[in-house]
This record gives sequence, structure tokens and C-alpha cells, in this order.
Amino acid sequence: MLAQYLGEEGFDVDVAGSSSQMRARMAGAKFDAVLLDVVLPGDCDGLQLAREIRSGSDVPIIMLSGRDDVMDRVVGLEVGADDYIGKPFHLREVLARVRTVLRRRTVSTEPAPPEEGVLRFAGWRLDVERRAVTNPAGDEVAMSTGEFDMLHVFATHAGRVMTRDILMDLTHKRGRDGFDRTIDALIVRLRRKIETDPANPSLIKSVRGVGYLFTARPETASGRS
Amino acid sequence: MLAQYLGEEGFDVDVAGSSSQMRARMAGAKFDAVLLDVVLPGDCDGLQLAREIRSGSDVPIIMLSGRDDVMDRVVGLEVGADDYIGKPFHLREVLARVRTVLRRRTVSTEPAPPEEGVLRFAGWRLDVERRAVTNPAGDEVAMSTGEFDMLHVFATHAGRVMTRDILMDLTHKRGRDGFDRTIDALIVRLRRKIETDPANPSLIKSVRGVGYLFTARPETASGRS
DNA sequence: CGATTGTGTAACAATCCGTAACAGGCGAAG
DNA sequence: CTTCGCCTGTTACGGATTGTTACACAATCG
Repeated sequence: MLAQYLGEEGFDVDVAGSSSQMRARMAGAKFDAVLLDVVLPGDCDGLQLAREIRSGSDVPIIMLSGRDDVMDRVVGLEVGADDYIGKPFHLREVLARVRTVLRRRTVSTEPAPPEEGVLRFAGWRLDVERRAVTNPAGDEVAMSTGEFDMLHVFATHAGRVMTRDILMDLTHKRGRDGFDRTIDALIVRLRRKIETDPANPSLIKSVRGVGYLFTARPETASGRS
Repeated sequence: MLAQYLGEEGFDVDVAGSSSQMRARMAGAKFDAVLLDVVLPGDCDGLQLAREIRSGSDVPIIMLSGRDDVMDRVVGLEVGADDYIGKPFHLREVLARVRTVLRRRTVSTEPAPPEEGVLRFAGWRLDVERRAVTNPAGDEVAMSTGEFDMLHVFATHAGRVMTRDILMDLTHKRGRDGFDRTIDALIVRLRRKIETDPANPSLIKSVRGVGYLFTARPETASGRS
């Protein structure tokens, strides 16, 4: 059903009925995006499969799930999915998300990636290998380890609300103790360095009750394997 | 008994005595909602059946169960059911839930927010990605998380009366407790920020006994693709 | 016209978040 | 080895946001 709809919308769709089938298809051709159901008929579940795909490629992954559960969503995004849609979903919503994900990726792939491992957003430059950050004016801004990691996570997950738990996992590899303001403190310190007006942040917005959102769209994402 | 009652209330009811019978009926016609007992006489249980239905359609599913167990409820909703009623239930309760589910679907399904990057209406500009709002004069107006979400919902569902239940679903992802004026309070706060005369609102009209209506026509300026 | 219901709004309470301040950890310099 | 300084986690406080309650007023109904 989904394949037919996307096909009618002008996409070139390929369907795989099992994980092995998918591996075969993906080995044979290049894809612009992958739609993946969390619950799969075979032996392998969607999350594991996403992790597998992500380990060898950075093709956009959109996960579909039978339930719109917070846990699922968190886990889905943690394994590297780019978006997550809980059923029941509407075909047009899927279409919109596919377009969004593609736009994010394709806009960023312009002439030829001049530098590897460099992220750009809103005039800023983030050199992943040298762990150096340059502001729009061209000056290098000193960052502590934690600040850099946090900014790195934001830059690679732009446009998506990140919960504190996820941020904690991605930057500290540690669980949260419940009453933990570590992330908030780091956010403040990071904002002080990259926001022109830290009191009215424009790059890192907070979403009450949920987490934080990096609003800048990556301009020249690269740094694949 | 249930079929008769719902029939008297004006619904067009079809009864299936087994899973295979149901599949046959559903293949032959389109339904607006499905009432499904967890315990079924045949080989297949209701949960499995719900999952099956959900995998190919997003028709609203209401599950009925012999016991009102938390586990059952959770599992029921996890497989994609829209609501869950534990026996012993009252006919009127079933009726009410059916109506609620139908109402939610018909309103929230149709518009299917295309999720444009920027929404425009009445001179206002709403940047979904940056979560920023600009008034007709061009000044950026600070919005809290809840206010922005509410305005976003309105902008993507303009010209349609939104009930408080739906607004609650779309902005808070939470059920209403009955005597809940949360939405009304938010409306007041939002009106204060976007209406020139909050006492005589022109953008957000209230529809007595129903909900609220966003009157501005989206200008669909930011087209792509 | 009075009663009932629904909405606007203020006021209050609960919660969440921003931020400063402090203390421990860790590495570099001496 | 000790000291110093930076980074980071923790705590506390205050402000902002949001949910709840109460009351006034408007609309509806009988």
C-alpha cells in the first residue's frame, strides 16, 4: 500500500519482505532513504536492522512502529534513525516526512564535499576530527570536551527534539539519576558560547517537558564512512 | 445486543462471528470503525486480529475485554487500538467512545498536515523548524512551547472547528480529565499575543459548545518540490 | 425573565527551566 | 608529590510556563 502510494508520488520504490532480502537489495543498489518497520516478520527486529544499516551507511532511515510509544521513539532515534512515525500513520504524513528527510540530505550534498568530517550550520563550522569550532566571523571558539560533544550531537540531529535522556546517552554514555540537571547546566554553558543572546536562544530552543531542539539546518553535512 | 443498540442510534452495523468472517467482510467493504472483543470464539485472539487489521489499515479500532485489566489495556493500545473498554460496560459508554473515535478521525485525518517549513497567514509567519513566529510588522514574537504548538496546530488546521479534545490530543498528547480548562487558558494567552484586540478576537474565534476556529486562510507561500 | 450552561479571565499553585554558586575530579605545571 | 586551574556534576534559588480553581459575564433554554 505504502509502496504503491509513494510510487504514484514519483518515488522509485523497492520492497523487501525480509531482512536478508533487504540486505541483498541494498548491496546491489544505492538508496536515498529506507523505510523500516520496527516489527518485522522474520527473525530480526527493525531496531537491530537499523543499527546494522547505520553501521555501514548513513542513508536516511525512517522507522515505522505499531505504537507511538515514547520508549520506542527514543530507542529508534538512538540507533540512528532519522525520523520515527508511530502507527496509525497517514500516507500523506509518511510522504511529507520522506520529503523532509531527503531535503535535509540532498540540500547538503551540493558540488563536492570539500572537507571531510566538517559540519556547518548557520555560519558555524564544526571540525569533528580536530574537535575545533569556528564561529561565523571565522574565529575559533574554545570548547570543553562535554560542550563539543553536545554540540556535535545537536549538529548531527538537527531539527529533532532531543530528550535529556537521549542527550545523556549520546554524550555521557551513562544513565540519568532522575534529578539530574547535568544536561541543563551543559546547555547553559554551550548557549553562552554559541548564542548571540543566550537569554533568547535561537539555535538551541528548549521544549518544555520534553527536551531541547537544535534549529539550524546543517549546510554541508558530510563525514561519512 | 450491541449491534442492535448502535443500529438504533443510527449506525450502520455489520457483525462478524469469526475472524475469517471478519476478514471477508472487511475485504468487501469499507468501515468507519471496528469493535473487537479480545476473547474470540475461534482460533485467533482479538489482539492478534487488531494487529492484523492495523498492519493494512488505520481504521479506528475499539477493543472490548472481559476484564478491565491494566495489562490488557496496555497491550490493547500497543497493538494499535484506539480505545479500550473493559466489561462490564454500558451501552451508552460504548456509544460515546465510538462517537469520540469517529470524531477524532474525521477531523484529524483529513487535513494531514503537509508540514511545510514555513506557514503564513494574515501577514504572520510561522517557522516550524526554527520554532519562531513573526508578526505582520516583521518583529519576532516570543512564544512559549505550548503557545507555539497550539498556534502550529491552528495554522495547519485552519478553517476547521477544533474541539478541545482534539486540541488536547494534538498539543499535549494527553487525555482530558473532564473538567479541564487548560485549553481555554492557553487560548487566552495565545490571543493576547497574536490578536490586536484580544477581547474581540478575529484570528481565533470560539464556537460555543464545540471548540475554537482559526479563521485565517493559510497563504501557502513557501512551496517546494 | 430566571435558570442553566459555556466561555473569558484573573489569581493561585505546581512544575519546569535558567542560572549562579559551589565542590569534587582530573590533569598540567612546578 | 603538591598545587593550581579548568571542567563537570550537584544544589539551590528565582523566574517563566502551565494547570487548576473561582468568579463574572454572555448565550441559551424553558
